Amino acid sequence: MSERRILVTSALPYANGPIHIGHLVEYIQTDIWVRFQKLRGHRCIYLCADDTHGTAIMKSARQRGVSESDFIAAIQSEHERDFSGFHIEFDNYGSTDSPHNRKLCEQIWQALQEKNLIVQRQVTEFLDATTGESLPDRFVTGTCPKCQADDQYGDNCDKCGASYTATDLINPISTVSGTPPVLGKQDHFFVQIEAMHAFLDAWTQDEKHLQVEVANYLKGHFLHEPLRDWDVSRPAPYFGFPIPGTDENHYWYVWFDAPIGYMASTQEWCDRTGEEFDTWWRDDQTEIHHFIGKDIQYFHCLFWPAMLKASNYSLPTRVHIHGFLTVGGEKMSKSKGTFVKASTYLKHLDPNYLRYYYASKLGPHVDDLDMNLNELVNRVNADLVGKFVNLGSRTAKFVEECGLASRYPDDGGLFAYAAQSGDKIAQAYEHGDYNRAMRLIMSLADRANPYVESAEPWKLKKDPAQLGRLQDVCTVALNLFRQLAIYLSPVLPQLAEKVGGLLGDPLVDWQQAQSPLLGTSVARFQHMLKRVDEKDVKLMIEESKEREEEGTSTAHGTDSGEPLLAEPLADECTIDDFTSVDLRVARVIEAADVPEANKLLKLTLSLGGEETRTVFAGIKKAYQPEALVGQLVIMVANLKPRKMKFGVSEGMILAAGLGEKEVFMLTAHEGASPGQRIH
RNA sequence: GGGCCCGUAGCUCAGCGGUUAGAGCAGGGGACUCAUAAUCCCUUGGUCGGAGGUUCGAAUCCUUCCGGGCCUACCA
Repeated sequence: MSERRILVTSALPYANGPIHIGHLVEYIQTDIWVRFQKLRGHRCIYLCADDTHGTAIMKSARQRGVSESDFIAAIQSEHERDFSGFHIEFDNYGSTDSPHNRKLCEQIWQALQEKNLIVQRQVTEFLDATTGESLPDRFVTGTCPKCQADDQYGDNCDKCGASYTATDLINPISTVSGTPPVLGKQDHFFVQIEAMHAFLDAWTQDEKHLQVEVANYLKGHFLHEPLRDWDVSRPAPYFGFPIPGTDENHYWYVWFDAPIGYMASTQEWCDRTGEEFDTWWRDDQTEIHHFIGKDIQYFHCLFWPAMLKASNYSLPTRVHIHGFLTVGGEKMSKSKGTFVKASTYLKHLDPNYLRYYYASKLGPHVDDLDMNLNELVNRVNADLVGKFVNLGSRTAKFVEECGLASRYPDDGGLFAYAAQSGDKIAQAYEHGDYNRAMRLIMSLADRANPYVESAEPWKLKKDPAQLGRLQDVCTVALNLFRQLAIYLSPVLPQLAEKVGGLLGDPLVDWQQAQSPLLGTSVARFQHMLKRVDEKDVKLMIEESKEREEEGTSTAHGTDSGEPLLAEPLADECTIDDFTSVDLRVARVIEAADVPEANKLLKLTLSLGGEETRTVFAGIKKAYQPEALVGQLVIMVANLKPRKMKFGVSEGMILAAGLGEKEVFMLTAHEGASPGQRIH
């Protein structure tokens, strides 16, 4: 087997939220493939990075009142922690917001310009009125022009399914600031990808590069007609890299610099290891494999090859495309608790379960993967614990004293058969047909357990004359166990390590499955994998539900960002501005309904001593008058009195909320006295 | 509206032109006790979504219908 040089990537996770079990389908799938290649003795590196640019990141950072850099740094460390929690091992994990990436973007941009592929053209689009940034369709909401449903996104309507452009919305609102957006004409830069149509036709229709269904999709949707120019710029302000020569008025659209992040991550790795960048991106002998989800085929199978081709880099050898994760046949749902974050999973369950379960479901096609929690429990317990781990745990202790025999005994051809199966299993891994690989491996385990059963080592150990036979039987069983561990090690590296430890010989090479291990000592058997407890699965689902009720989950808290969006922070004020408002603690001494009014209660507030104020407060729908008497509230005491229909209001009390029944008064904790000022 | 994928035992799937359609799990019966109530043996269970067609022969190829999923709808 000649050594291959293989560069592998997974899609860059967007630095706008936590990793969840849907993401993990891809990272686990890729990690298994990479570990398999390494085990086979190939030169293989696995690269990834956080995807950090774009409007969504700006918005999220702003919502939390932190800089974009701080925001993406915090998310990235969470991502890396989650990945390592699932034994996903990158050779380098970078960020698209890196100097290397910027440099590569500039270089590729220049190459595109030199090939005359870039044009500049005006685009009419919505801009946020307060920041001037351009608004993607998903960042504008309003009333559907067709069915009048409120609160619909700018691309299509959830209610009636109509699609339109954001400018068609009635009463559009920017979700960035909560204000109506303004129409603006902006210069954008476009890549004239049609110039590469013939190349893309040929490249995408080659079965070596893409799955057939993907090639069909691209042909049917895009390549059957002239390709439209690709809009790759956004006007400032934008969190990303400025396009050279535009005085920082234009930035690259996040999808321009994201895939280049694969290269930037490679460059970082090269810097660290002393490798040559061009060996990996400009050498025909190097294979480049991208693993992505079907949602981003378009970028990876059209634009990306075009960019690489135009700038003289190697093209992807293959783009491996997978489907989405569903749970119980449905999309992941926050309210049903099936939108499980990686970190939540790890609190309750062992990562090995998910790695094996996904492996047992993944095939080489774009089909969606349906996760059934009962099935996960069954399969892990039956296959991993019952068949695989059990093989070691039922025989190892019989040979703790004497170790493995020095000559391999007759096993009726079991070892040889499993050794022979290695090629078939390897082929299944190679083609991404993990589910086939798992079936093949488990069928080997199904042959090994009956062997132990019929050899009855537990009887042999009782007869001193049979100790040699006992050692032989266990030598066979443990060698079969070891073969399984080698075959499973791309999926379950942690278990492979434990098996290596048990037998005093680390499992590092696929070929180790070809010859039995003999004459070594056997360590005391230690528990390798706990059975899945259904209760833990339920707890995980419950926790995932609770998170949702508290609001949109984020890296920094679980409260929703909606209130701030609905009412953005006011302009800065000085301490003097603040002190000009005199806030006082007041006790409600009388509270009366105003029958003619819809919203008002008439309150008499005491500021201590003889001082009282009459205040009309719009809290009728939220509070019963009698419940208020005696409470300590906060009032604006120096507010200019205002004549109202029902009398003069001499101040106002403080409350938060959406209005109507959703009104929540501020009260002072007991111990404060009426008349005290709020500082 | 267009496109793609899927529909085989209760569940997850294999088989993709050729002997009476298979596996694992679940169900039923038995055995064993070394092992994480694990394991082993036996066993129930399918007119391969429906209908046409091609063929000596179809779960397997073609057409069509039904059901499910996903992606799109002059946006990427």
